[in-house]
Amino acid sequence: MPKVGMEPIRRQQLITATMAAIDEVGLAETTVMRIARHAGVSAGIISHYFGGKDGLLEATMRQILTDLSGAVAVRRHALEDDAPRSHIGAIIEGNFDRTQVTGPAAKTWLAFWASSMHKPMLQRLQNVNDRRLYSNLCHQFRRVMPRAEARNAARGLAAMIDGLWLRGALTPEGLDAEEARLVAHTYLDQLFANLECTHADANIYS
Amino acid sequence: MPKVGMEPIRRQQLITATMAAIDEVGLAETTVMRIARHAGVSAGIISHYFGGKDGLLEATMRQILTDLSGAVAVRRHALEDDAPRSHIGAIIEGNFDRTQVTGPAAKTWLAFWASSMHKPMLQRLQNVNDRRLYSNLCHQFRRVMPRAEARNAARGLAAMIDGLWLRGALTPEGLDAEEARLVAHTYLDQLFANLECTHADANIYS
DNA sequence: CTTTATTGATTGAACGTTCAATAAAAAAAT
DNA sequence: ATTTTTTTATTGAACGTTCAATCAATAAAG
Repeated sequence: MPKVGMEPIRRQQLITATMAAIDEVGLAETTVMRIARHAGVSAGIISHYFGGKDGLLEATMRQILTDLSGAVAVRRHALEDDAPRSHIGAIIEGNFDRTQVTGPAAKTWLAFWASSMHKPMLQRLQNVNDRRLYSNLCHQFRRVMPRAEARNAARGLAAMIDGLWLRGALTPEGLDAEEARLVAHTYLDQLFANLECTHADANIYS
Repeated sequence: MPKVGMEPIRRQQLITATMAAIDEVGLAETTVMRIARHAGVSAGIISHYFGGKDGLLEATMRQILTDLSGAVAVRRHALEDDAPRSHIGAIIEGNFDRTQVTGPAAKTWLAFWASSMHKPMLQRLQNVNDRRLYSNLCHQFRRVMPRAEARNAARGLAAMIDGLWLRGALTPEGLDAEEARLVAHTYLDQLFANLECTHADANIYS
């Protein structure tokens, strides 16, 4: 069956198969044979295209993070207005799309996150993404509040987004994206409502 | 060197050694030999006291969750007043104590969380704990706001707490507990401030 | 006939578990 | 008090399994 130009096809097949395997049995029990079986190829092909199991895992994580960044970027570029609130809303929406919030991608994401604690290469990838999310949020918040408050708001929202994912990945039914979006947007609403409030009225707490 | 009454001592030694090993090299590369070396005993002893590696891992997770519940319970019983805000504050404080927010426990917690996606026993443990955190939060929130809002607030705060842990476990410097507490308390402040605000003033958003 | 694509059996290393052997401590017997 | 027996604690080598990586063989395509 060998035809020319199989490389991009096989690479994508194997990455998809990797996510399917991790979704099925977890990263710990994901073997090259299981991945190969999912993709309908032999085990040896993995070393041929990715240099080994680690290379395939790295490529898989890279794709998940790329998809995520893409989902956010698309929504931000599609905005009609330039209001901070709109940008932050788009970031929330993008983070709860992630190509497929439900299914293999979610569990794979968490598995890699845990794994990246002890694998420098994965940690690097994770860090770049985290920093971008945080600094994007922080930049928008700073347009409507002082630096210190903006930092807290950004940290809080970033943590909430990740936390919703974390909890969603664990529940057997998967993440309820609708509800997660509602919770995050409510938090955002409160931040902005509070802004109005403290202007009109004296601040009670703080 | 055999003395009587070693069982509780060895069990604790091995659980501590397990956390140390996971902190060092991650769950994937934590072998019984490495754990045994940490505890200064032979590998065979693990099967003797825990029936096998899985038994030791389960016992380790159980201890982490027990410590967490304890930290929250202690703070709630030490409260002077019964205000909802005080209870929720105590829950936040307890969740950022966790015996040692920094060090082995944090990484072990995340490793188990990821692992519990595909191990029914660990998943059960995790679920019991999650539900308790959520229902405690929800119960307190319901004392000051309608059901629907209380549910959202509880979900949001629970997600934020977990998200802060998740992000803290990943940064090389470990979780900055001081800052995490600040972010969570700020969220709480905003929820309550907003409550006052909507009473005194017309609600702008919603 | 050369290049590209793929297979699958083989290899070697790593791991968890088992178990016979061992030795200290405690209890019983002398 | 001394010896013997039993119990408890622990070891570490051996075993069987599993897995990732390798590579010679094979076959279609150019």
